[in-house]
Amino acid sequence: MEISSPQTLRALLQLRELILSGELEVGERLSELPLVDRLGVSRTPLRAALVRLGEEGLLDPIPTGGYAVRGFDERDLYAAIEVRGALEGLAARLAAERELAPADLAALREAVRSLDVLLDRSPITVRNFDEYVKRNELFHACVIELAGSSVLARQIERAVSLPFASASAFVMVQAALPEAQDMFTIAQDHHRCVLQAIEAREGARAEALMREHARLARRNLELALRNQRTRDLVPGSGLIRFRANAAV
Amino acid sequence: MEISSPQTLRALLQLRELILSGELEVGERLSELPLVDRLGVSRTPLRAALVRLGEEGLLDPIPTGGYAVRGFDERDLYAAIEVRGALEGLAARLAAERELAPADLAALREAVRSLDVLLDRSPITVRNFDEYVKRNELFHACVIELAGSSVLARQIERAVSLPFASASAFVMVQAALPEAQDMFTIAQDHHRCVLQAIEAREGARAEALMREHARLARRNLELALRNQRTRDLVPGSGLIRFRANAAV
DNA sequence: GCCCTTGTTTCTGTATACAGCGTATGGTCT
DNA sequence: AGACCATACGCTGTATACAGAAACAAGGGC
Repeated sequence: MEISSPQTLRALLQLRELILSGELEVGERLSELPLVDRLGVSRTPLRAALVRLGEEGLLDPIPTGGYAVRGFDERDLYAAIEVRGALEGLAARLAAERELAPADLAALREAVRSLDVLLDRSPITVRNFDEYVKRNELFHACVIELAGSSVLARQIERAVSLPFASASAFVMVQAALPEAQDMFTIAQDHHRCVLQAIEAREGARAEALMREHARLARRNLELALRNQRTRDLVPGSGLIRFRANAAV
Repeated sequence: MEISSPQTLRALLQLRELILSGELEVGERLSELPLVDRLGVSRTPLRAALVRLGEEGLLDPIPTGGYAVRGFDERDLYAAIEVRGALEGLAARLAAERELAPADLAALREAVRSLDVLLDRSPITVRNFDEYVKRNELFHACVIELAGSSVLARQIERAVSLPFASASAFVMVQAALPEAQDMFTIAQDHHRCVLQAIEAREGARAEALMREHARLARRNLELALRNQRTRDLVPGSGLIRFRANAAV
């Protein structure tokens, strides 16, 4: 999602931050003039950012004009995870079924190995989880790259633009909960097996594995919902209306 | 993709038309001022439309600023079809697995029946295929509706925004080629079986069927590519760079 | 003859002014 | 006291003016 203009970019990043941090109430109409003061950009780039966030799905257009902060519920989270699973599964299958030069796989192998190294060294904690996130996202990026389709890549990019849909959305929860430590082991086994399936050109297996891999996010989410502390670790938790909501 | 403002909407529709009809060369930079004259709107709504078409994937941002008409190749077409299949398959599965009141299925049943009626009456030709398209799209909309997820719905909406990715993209080809007449029968069997699977809450079956259903588009595409006449029937064919391209 | 450089032109990105419309508020009538 | 209407405010959508940068063309140097 290449963006050139500096002001539009500023507005976009700041707005997204404002929304995700929950500083803007869900359902609240985003009036342009107050935001102009707040973000220090003029209306034109601000509006460009609003249009983009609308397309991204973080904002809802209001019938009479303008945008409001979009709210999500639990079912939306599950659906977003399933969507990512379906699309990344497709990517894995296409990667497996495609004609690949042996060298093409090098990056993916390296990504898996780099995760191996990290996991062997020490358990993942809330302090070093960002390094895990980085390498994990590299793995996912490699699979998408191997699928070799810009159309699919863009679609996935869009799917993970929702904060809680990204591949690493719940890694924070995972790191914080002792009972979730096994998830790292399981996830890494998925990574290895996906690589193996792509190498062996087993499309159906690669796809099924990648889908199940996305399912881990769902399991993490379910764990996270059990108590308020971990709930707040979910990205964009301010936008989510949980079913049985403890007092905020 | 609700749009309110009349000028922005005008610009969006006219621009899309201009691009799909091939009046703008692939790779051509879209300069704003000439378009302002051509479309009769000012720069502001025009730019809003450009941003939207960029998000939609019809335009490519140019690093130094502005947009260019995006080109596609055969592999992009196949990928777009697969993406739709994956997402609609997911929708069918969610619909099947979800708690549904019996009345919820009424619309889907009616959609299938309405297609039955149309197909029984007479063969689909280039003259009456638009009625088929309408009812076919209603079927697809019903499945998506039954999945009950706005997140998924938006994602599908985006996937089919590419002209050649929609559920009915190749129906025109189908109607024009005698050897493709069977496809209508097969597609309708898919429709019936998907309905049946959702009724029986057989998620995996619903998903597999819906995917295979999308695969019909691929088969139609392959048929269409065999000769120039049917190639030109493919929506947005002006944007597509075919592999062995006969002289245009 | 070719390449580099410089000046001009045209473009995008940005800011802002204006108009029409929805909305809220306060006053008045019943 | 409640409801309805009128007025005024604020908002979005639109148009346009301006500035900086990139592309292009022409001229001079090597």
